Amino acid sequence: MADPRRDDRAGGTIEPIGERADRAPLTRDRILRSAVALIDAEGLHQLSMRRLGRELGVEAMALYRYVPSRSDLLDGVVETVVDELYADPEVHLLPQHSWQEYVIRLAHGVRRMALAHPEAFPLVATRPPAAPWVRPPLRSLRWIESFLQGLLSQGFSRADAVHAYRAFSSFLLGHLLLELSALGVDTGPVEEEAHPTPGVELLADYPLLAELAPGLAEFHFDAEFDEALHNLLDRLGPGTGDVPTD
Amino acid sequence: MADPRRDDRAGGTIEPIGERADRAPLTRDRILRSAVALIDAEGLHQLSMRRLGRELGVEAMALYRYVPSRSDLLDGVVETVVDELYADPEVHLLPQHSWQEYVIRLAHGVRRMALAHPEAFPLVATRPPAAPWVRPPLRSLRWIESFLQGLLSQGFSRADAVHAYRAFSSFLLGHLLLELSALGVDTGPVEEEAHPTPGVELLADYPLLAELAPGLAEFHFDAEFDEALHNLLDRLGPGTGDVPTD
DNA sequence: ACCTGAACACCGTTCAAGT
DNA sequence: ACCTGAACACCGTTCAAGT
Repeated sequence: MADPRRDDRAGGTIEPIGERADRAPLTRDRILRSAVALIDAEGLHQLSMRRLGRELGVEAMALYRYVPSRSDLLDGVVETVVDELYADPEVHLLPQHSWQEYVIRLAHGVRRMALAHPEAFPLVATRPPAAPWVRPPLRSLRWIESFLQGLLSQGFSRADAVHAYRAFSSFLLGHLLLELSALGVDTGPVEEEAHPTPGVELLADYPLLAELAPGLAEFHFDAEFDEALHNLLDRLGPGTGDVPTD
Repeated sequence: MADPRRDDRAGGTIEPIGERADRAPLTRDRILRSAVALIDAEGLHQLSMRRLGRELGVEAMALYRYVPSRSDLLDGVVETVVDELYADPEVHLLPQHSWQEYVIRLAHGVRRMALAHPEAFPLVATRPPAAPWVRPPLRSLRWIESFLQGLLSQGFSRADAVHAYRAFSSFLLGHLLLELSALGVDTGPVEEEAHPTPGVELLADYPLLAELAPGLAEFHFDAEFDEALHNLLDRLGPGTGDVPTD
């Protein structure tokens, strides 16, 4: 709403009318945010350097000043999404009360993150981690550190804490990828149309499936997630470690 | 070792020397087997229509007579890999003794399949299933049918069998993807070099991680897999279902 | 019937050149 | 300093044309 007459004097360098409003300077952060937004809006398969450049009003080549490669871009997207966990008021960096409450809050936070970015979460779950012992989806060193620290502060031995980290990771990975898969998200290396025909005609040869299909089709992901999470909590805890860590 | 003199008579149609030995006629099955071999040998990211054509001594366009699209090719790869389960002598289509033994054999069979095709398994785990209630990695209708049938034959109610199918799926998905991820397989949508620097220098800010890194780096996937599998078996079984399926 | 050549609309990435 | 144009070596896919 700036008064246009301010630049009306002869010879004044007038802001070109055709210029895009989002002509903010290019930064790595702006690029990553734009990439996440593009993935959320149009799916991972729409994210190309050229398309992202277009989204930012710039040629693709300009991005290379801030992002060394497409692969680095994807790593940055993962980091950006995972960092949202720090902003989740329901999730605490360290236990406030019991370790169970801490783990439950963290699990639900990661699930919210997955459901908020269903097209990006597969990247969080599957990009090669920085080190082999970093296990998705809790893949930032800072989170791993505070997860382990948090359990130690609640009386876990080092071995028990490591064991819990492993079990918690595979619990989250399995449940969340299955949930997204059922939502029709392509969690895999290539993008494609969603579920084709539910295949009622294919069920002719499978009488039991034909009978159970309605029950199988009912989703109870909330309940399943909480049930499995509580089963997990029951078998973790101080003094339950049985896998050596030396 | 065939005697070459058999075709030495004048005027005989001699096999052109320059012809490739693998000049077998193109078929869908040959294409799919070649695709699996290429993925196993060079990674998923090397599988392109053009590269696969070259592998088969043919132009990429020729493949389209047998495979409607690259996406269909990937679905075919998944099917080809999953079908290996039928050829695994350790895995039975239906329980021979207890349901526990049946599930254990099946779980280890799927794990062998994942480890035999580490670069292809992510496709098995993550390609959008034919119907939303088909849960990877046990994703063929025939396997789902016999899994459910097998549990019913061992006294499971329909609800318990469905519950077991869901829990078994997320167990396999979580554990096997984590195991492959630790092996440095890119389980995700883009191919890349393996683990970069193990990041010892990055650990400066994370004293607990620095201390526990050696323990974290120790892999006990066999033990972890079996431990989690037995925990799963303990909470399944007839009469334990608590998620409605109607 | 089966395969190819040429073409189209894309990719990621580089580098010299423009401002 | 920051961005672009042109170029290179790729993609998936189509279609008319060759044999």
